[in-house]
Amino acid sequence: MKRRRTQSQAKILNILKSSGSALSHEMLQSELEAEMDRATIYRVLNRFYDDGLVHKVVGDDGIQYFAYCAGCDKPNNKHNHNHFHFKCLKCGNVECLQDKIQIPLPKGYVLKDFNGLISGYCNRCS
Amino acid sequence: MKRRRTQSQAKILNILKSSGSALSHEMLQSELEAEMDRATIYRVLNRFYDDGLVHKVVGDDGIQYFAYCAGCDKPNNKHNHNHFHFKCLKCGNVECLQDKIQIPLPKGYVLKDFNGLISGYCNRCS
DNA sequence: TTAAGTGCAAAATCTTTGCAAATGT
DNA sequence: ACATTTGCAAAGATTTTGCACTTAA
Repeated sequence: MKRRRTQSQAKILNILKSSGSALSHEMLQSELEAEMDRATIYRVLNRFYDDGLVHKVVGDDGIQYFAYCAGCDKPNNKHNHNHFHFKCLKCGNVECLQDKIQIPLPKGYVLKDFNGLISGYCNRCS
Repeated sequence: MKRRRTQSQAKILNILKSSGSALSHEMLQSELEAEMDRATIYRVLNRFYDDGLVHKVVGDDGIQYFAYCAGCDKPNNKHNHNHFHFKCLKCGNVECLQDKIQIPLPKGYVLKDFNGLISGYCNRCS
């Protein structure tokens, strides 16, 4: 399945890149001011995720946040997820924490994916 | 608001305790074989969570998993969450990993909650 | 041209809520 | 007795899907 360069994808990727934080569908939609369909946004985001272009973090609220993270290593052209994300309970901002972490895994266990979200108050809100 | 000892709560707590892993609403419901209402299960689980009796972990799928974790420290009678959970992509089991972890947080940030889920294959399925 | 992407509407999934009836203390 | 809990049904919220139309290559 060959990917095409569409306006929708370009717009969403630009927003993610310039934002620097992890955005939910809702946040993206308000940035886009309803110039794009709900379903398209979801489809583009999932495409980005499948292609390893962005992270997906799922919050305690069950909501998906997507982030283009410039600081990430990308072995095999995939984002890796060996770091935490932080969600501010006041301003709602979701960001990548840069510290790489060591994921502990018992013998015989195989890691496929990692979702680590810390909730609290960021330095601007605490 | 004083809590009462009801059958529903006792049943659910028993299942959680004897299971040893983190259960979703769906898993609980099938254990209960429809002898309890959907809403009641959710309400009991949230009550347990509010009271610090159980963990809540939210999966990459956005689904809530609840666990009674005997090995947990419980300062202030609250479960603490300084460990990861592991979800097997094959058998679906969700368990607490016992390794305590250090949560890295930049200066000025305040931790409130932590949700860490590793996905992969467990030792029985890998 | 033609497969990939989009818009629209509808469905699917998980979770919460309002209210009357039942239950624990 | 009376506040808490339950069952039922309905609503909410987020995400996915089917299908016809559009668009990039």
